[in-house]
Amino acid sequence: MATVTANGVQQENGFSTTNSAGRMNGLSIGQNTIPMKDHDAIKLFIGQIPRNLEEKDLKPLFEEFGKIYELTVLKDRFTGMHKGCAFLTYCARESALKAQSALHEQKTLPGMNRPIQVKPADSEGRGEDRKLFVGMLGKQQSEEDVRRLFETFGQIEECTVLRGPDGASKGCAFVKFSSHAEAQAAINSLHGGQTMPGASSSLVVKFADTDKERTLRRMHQMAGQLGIFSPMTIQFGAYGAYSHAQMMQQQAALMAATQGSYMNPMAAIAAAQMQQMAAFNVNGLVATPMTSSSGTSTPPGISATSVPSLATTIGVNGFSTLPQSNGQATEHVYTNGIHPYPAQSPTVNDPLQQAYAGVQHYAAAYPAAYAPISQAFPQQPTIIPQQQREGPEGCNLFIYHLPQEFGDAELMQMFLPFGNVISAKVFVDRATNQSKCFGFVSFDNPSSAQAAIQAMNGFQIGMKRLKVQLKRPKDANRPY
DNA sequence: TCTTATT
Repeated sequence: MATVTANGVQQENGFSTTNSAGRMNGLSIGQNTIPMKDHDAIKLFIGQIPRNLEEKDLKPLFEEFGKIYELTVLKDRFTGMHKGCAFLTYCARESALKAQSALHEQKTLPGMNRPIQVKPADSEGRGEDRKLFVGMLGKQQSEEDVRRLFETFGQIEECTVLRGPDGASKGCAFVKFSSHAEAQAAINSLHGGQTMPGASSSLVVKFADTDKERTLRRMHQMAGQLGIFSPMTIQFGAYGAYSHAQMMQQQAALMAATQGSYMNPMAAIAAAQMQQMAAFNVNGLVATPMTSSSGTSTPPGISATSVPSLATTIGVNGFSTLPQSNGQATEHVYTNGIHPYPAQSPTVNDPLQQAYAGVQHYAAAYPAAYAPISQAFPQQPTIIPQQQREGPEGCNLFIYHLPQEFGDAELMQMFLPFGNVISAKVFVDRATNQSKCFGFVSFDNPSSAQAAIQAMNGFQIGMKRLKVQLKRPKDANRPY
């Protein structure tokens, strides 16, 4: 086997399996040696491993640097799927250091686009509190440019410019310092201080998202893709309506809930992540039954136990944070110490579950593959507005940026939680029968309309944010 | 403008 070099540093040949104190690793009893590891051994995280490589395949590569105490390929707890990474502990601390310097980012395993990662696992020490996110970089700034910008503040352990598949910079980077204080110093000096060529505003330097924040963001994204109206979406999508303090309070509640052991909507979404391809048809529509009353049906590939009534959970628990029909919407929600995810079973008669009928209808546009499911429940109660009616002045809303797939029923369902919807109409192109992605909703009282604006204006669905405002009176002369 | 994963 060839000598591996890293960063131009020649590795010594013939690695010893003794630790830094010269002690042999392993307790010899007769013929057998029970593996022992240094008390200060380092658990390494190995990334960018091809998913077809198992422990036995990886062992030779890493044994090069010393005796392996433990090597575990990470698998998904439910599906057993190879996660493309592993944990590795050498008996000797020194072996870990050697392996890291020889392999980290130094070679690319077959089939991978990025070089192998070999570094101390997150569990080995403080992780994110010294890692910075740098935004608003110029698109042409390289790792080296970023490094130069930050090197005066301390020891940089990692510096990565984020790039798209084509290698083009995304205009942001991660910079990891060896200490929190160094990172903080960089923030203090650099954040907002200068505008890079080609950037649209001044440099952003802040601590990178924690795992939790990242998870939240992804779930939020997913909820958006699913067209699900989760409290996350409300929280982040309609934040114009809320104060910062309220946001933080809400976020804390969500964090706590997310850590709970019972299945909550966010966990359900996470669980659904692995199944999402199975749950989507080509149009990106959800193919999962949306109410527990239809819970006897499970689409192919969806396990009712591993993804326990995803939408139902969200429908009941998620929407319960929404205001009912009253004009004190936000105050009501936030002063009562909401319980976003009560560990309760959904009840069939819950009106909030009904509120999802429209979304269900939206989701029920199954492809041929799921036709049997939709046919199994042809009588799903769907509220269909009898005729277009306008409410009194101040009760009529104009809604723009609706999903293309939304029809009258979905529009109505979306606004039912805020009061009595007397009419909901999506405008349709007469020639193509396609939605024009805007519509009108009328309530029977102005405070419902206001509550709906408060909660739903800016509500994110997929890539779009709803625009919800009072409809102009008829006599106004500007057409839309 | 938050990566490719962290039991």
